[in-house]
Amino acid sequence: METTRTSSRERMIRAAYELFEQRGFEKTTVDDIAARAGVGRTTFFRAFATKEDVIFPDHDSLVASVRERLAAATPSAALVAVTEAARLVLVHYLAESDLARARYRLTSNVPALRAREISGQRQYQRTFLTFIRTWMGDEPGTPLRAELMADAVVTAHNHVLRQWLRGSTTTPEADFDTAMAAVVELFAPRSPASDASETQVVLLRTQRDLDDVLPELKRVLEQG
Amino acid sequence: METTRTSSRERMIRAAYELFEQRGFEKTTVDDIAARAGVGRTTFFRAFATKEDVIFPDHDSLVASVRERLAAATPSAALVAVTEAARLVLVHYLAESDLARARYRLTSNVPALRAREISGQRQYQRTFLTFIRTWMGDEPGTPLRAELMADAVVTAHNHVLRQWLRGSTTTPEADFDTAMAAVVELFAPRSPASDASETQVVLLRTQRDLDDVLPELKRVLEQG
DNA sequence: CTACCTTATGGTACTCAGTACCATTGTGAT
DNA sequence: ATCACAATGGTACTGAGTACCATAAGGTAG
Repeated sequence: METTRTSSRERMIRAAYELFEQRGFEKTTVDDIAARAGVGRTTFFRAFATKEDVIFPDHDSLVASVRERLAAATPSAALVAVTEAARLVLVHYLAESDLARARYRLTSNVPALRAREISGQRQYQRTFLTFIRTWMGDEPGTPLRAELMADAVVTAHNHVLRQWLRGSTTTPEADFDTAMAAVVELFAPRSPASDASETQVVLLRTQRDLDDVLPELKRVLEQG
Repeated sequence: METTRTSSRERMIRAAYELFEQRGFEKTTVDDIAARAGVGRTTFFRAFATKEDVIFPDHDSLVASVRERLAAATPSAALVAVTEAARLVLVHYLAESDLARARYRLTSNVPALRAREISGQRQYQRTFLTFIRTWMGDEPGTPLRAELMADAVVTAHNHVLRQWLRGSTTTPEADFDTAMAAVVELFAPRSPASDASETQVVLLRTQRDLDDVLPELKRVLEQG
């Protein structure tokens, strides 16, 4: 019965996409989808928890494959693992092509679907985060840094994917490489202070008066 | 009638929080909330579009104030504006204290509310993004960089806020300063190997305008 | 072949969020 | 007093999601 189940599921997905694009998401009821797929309403909700979920059919499996890829990583190759895990998602969407573009059209126009997509992306972020967290230690400052990095990976991926979905690029994988390179470079350790030729001062303050701060600033600058 | 409207709204918010914490979000119906607040069901949906929205009562106004703060920014003080705009949100939550913690408890346990919160955060990200985009030019590579930066600002804010909500820190504003400093430093231009004696100063301040401060700063630097 | 078990499925009935519409009340201005 | 207007409450409806039960299909052990 595996074949029947898969085929039912596929039919429901196809029916949903067609109806959503024709009548719009809100104007389409679950009954409509089920009827067009030739199944009962109950069957729909067994396959998809919500009406929105039918738009992201293999989201869970994708997240799972990312998690597996990360789990299989050597600590020394952590950055490679992150990149390759993210690429996994990208190539999946590239393979879907038409379906991915249809989904993009829908999520662009339907707030409910957009919201769903965003919380889906958050799952990727969480997945990367837990990996990056354990990879980095937990010295002070790193928890935030890990979060920033996890965000950056997901954002970079989405950025490239979105450009491809819009038709703004025909070389998404190459773009992905450069985007990920930018991310990695962003988090690469700064050139050490041992190099005396340069000085960077980052000063963030609110309450204290400027005259209060200037001596400190001057002192720091003189060190460099 | 302004007083009555506000008071109705406040009562509904209070009633909702109480009921959600007692019975849980799903077990509480909108009728329950309306009844406890002493209003009709219709009144509830006039004040809040969805049952989830009552948990984030001043979200829209907060986003608006962020947008206004950013709109009032001088290009030269863009980083200051971003920091201060984010701080606006932080201090709002700090002032709410108990309510913010109750909200945190709810969003931590109720997936629907968590999802709502996330798409709310996305609105902040969008707001910062459009500002940062126009601030940076559109040379190749900057669109992604702008996205990364907008994400980083929101994430840094959330990171600090979350730690305060958990009770992990008692100095959230100071933590916010260092977190934002980390973000700014992350995106600070790399020191090119070309210029041997280079100095970068990033100064972020709240009260006075940066243009006000710059001459003084310049004078000090030349002295040092 | 039969009894049995599992699995996918369909149907029915229910709760409740959200919408549309209409009636009422209170308040201020003229 | 009357008119205008904003806020409110009530009623009825659609549709998502849940719970429960009944049935059919297929496989397996006896």
